[in-house]
Amino acid sequence: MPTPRRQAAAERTADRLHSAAIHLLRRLRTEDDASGLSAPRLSALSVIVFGGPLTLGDLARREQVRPPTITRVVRDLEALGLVRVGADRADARVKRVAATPRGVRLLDQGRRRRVTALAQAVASLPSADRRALDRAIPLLDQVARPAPPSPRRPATR
Amino acid sequence: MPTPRRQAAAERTADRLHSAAIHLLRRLRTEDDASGLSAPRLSALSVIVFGGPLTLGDLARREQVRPPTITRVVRDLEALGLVRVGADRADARVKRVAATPRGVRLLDQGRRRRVTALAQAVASLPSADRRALDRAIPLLDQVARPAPPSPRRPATR
DNA sequence: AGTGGTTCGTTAGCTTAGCTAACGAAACTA
DNA sequence: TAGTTTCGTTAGCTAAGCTAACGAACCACT
Repeated sequence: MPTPRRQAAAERTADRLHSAAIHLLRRLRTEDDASGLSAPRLSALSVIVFGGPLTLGDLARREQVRPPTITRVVRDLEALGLVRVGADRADARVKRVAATPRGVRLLDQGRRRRVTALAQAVASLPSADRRALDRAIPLLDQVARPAPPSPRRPATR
Repeated sequence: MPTPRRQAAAERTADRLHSAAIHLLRRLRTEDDASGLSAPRLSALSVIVFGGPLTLGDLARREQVRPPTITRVVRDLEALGLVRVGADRADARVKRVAATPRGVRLLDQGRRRRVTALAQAVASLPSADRRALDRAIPLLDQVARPAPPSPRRPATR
């Protein structure tokens, strides 16, 4: 495929992918209400559960959010008994945050609810389509990964 | 594939799909800053541009948001010269909102920016992978579509 | 032609979640 | 040990969501 046409095709793919991702998440978001947690709290809890004990700063970076925001989210999650905050034994400036069993349980239930709605739709596809979907997922992740240091243009922002 | 295993496989697919969609949009969102519009405004503008002249209530439903929220978003977009609000000639209660040429232009530039970032990533994939991605997109859309006449209660919120 | 309910959008006022600026305590470095 | 950097917090602002309450217009039905 010659390069210009390839570029044009990639843009069409990207456009449709963008739209599909929006619709997918919009659909899933409706399931979140049942968790009783707001989206930012749920998202932070998820990072804490899977990321192990984390520094607040690390969490802020993972959530793409500023430190004061994380301070508050963690405070609230702690008040709900979903995470536990402790001191780091090596560095007295930092705090470590980890999920409590209750936090793990709640997250898992919520995730299962979201995913179940989606899983029903997936299960109803013909098996060839399910395979096609499975194959595409690693590609989605790859495409979503922040661009590696491209030699051409400096990263915006 | 026996049904229980098929169900389990569908849940794994759904889980990974969910995570991939989140990462994809998180990545794209960073491009939005350049538009100068916040995400909710951009999203509403997009619906207005593609949805033609719309009632405020319709817009609220499309955006999955309550009427007062839409009132404010539209007021702000109008103040920015991106949309125009007019009376309905048949029903004096309703208002119709449509995009101005400037609104259309701004949206299109923003969309192009988002998609271009993604398109570069897509273009860098081997061609077999690009084909796999292309094949999966209609499936994504299908899976994202709200479930048909299942006994689903109307979305809260 | 009213009258009573329904629908559309707005106003008022609250909450949540993001931000910047400023700061104190701890750690590092020269 | 003195200056600088890093980590997290506090204070205070803004954006964007919500509910409750309401007025104006429409509709249905005598």
